[in-house]
Amino acid sequence: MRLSRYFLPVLKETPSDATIASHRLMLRAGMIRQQSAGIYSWLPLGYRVLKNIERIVHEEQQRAGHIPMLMPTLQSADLWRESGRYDDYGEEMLRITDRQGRDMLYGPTNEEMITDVFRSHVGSYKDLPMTLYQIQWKFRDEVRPRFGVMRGREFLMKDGYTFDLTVEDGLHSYNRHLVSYLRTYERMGLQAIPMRADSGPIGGDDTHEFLVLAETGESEVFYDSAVTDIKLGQRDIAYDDVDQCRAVMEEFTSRYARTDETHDADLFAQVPEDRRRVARGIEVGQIFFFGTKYSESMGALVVNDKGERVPVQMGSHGIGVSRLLGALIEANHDEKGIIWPEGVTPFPVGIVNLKQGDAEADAACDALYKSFSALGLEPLYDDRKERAGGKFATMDLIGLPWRITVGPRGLKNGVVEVTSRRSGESEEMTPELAVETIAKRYATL
RNA sequence: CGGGGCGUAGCGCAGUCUGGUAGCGCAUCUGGUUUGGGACCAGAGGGUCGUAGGUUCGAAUCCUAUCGCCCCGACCA
Repeated sequence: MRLSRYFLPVLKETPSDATIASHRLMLRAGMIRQQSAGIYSWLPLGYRVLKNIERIVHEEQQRAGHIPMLMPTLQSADLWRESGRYDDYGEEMLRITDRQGRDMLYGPTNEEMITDVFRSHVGSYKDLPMTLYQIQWKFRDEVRPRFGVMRGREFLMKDGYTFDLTVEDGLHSYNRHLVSYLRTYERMGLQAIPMRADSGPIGGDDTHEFLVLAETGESEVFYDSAVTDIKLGQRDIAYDDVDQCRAVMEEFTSRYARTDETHDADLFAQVPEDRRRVARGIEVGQIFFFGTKYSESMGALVVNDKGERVPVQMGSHGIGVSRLLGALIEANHDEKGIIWPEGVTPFPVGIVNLKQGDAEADAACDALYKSFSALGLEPLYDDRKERAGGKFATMDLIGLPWRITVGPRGLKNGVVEVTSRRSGESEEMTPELAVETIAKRYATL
């Protein structure tokens, strides 16, 4: 993409509404525009990152054997009356009446609807286990939206639902989700720690929240610092392997790690003192196993191998897709701007032409652009007639992991400059080696 | 939902107390000089001052109502 033809409305000044880094930087980098309290337009740069995160979530869900689908944002109130949540959910649910006077709502979550889909089409244990998921916009009418996309009212969320015949199978689905979530966050360059949590209005006994440690996090968290040393890494996961999934779950959840909702001071005191940590975290996902809570009230029954009709065992699982942008920036920025992890960056590399209009510089930039494009890596090429300082400041602000600086001075010696946004270190090399070096970084993602 | 605050050009703000027909910086556009970390000079465009009533010869400014937004807290993914 040539910057001269792109839509990237960066701001030099900080909008006064934004108080935390991610919100401020998303506005300044021209990623979002607020349209209403807690409701945002996703401008092209923000949209690219959102789509990257969405893609990673899709890939990891399907790797774990989960089936994508899509349900509407608007739901009939009748479904929610069946489960009893229409009255329970409270003012956070946005209620709408259509022209026929029917009660509708903008879905804050989809347990009722998925249960309806399931009960209408699935009747036998032979169809189980089954996991359906979607990535769809949700709405929760927060009393006080804040922190940009981290606590908006409209938000994009992956919500998945598991259906199993037995509790044991349901628990395997739970563990499988936990593992797939670990992998999803790691691919984005984020460490999200599973913590024992409170189930809230979803219900159920087994639930973990995934938290990204950040000073601006909304939740107070208590943990054994040893949990931050555990990584999933490149290990092979067989998602149908009950023992392996359970082992990984235990590995990641056996150390003390809880939010303030479930914090137990006595248990925490047993953690060696030098490893006890009290910090803040941003919740980026949560998994639940709630058994028959919805299947009983809504009649989602399957016939088992003895011919008996039994309520199906269910769980639900969420990843806050739009919120992840905020969490990623909170965890990856400096005073100059965002520092995208390579897994989610809107563009893999930025090309800065220091002398637009200079035949050699232009040609060198065009050649780099073509080389990257041929490798499937689309650069953001700053071909504006701007001064060097302005171009650098823009690149630093939008946080592309790699920058190639092309100017007459270097070209005289046959080199360009490759700069890492994260370390700030620069290295001169030939354009060919620059392409090779950067391409190598993305080859393993 | 309690407490506080703010709505004036795309962004950041002054002007409101003390009424006289709107201004500054950045951004944008034109011309010129510049050009390896947010240049300089000259010029230009852009605002029914959130909205609706009222007071007044005259309202961004005073009064009333209303809408929107932000911050702290409670709440929440």
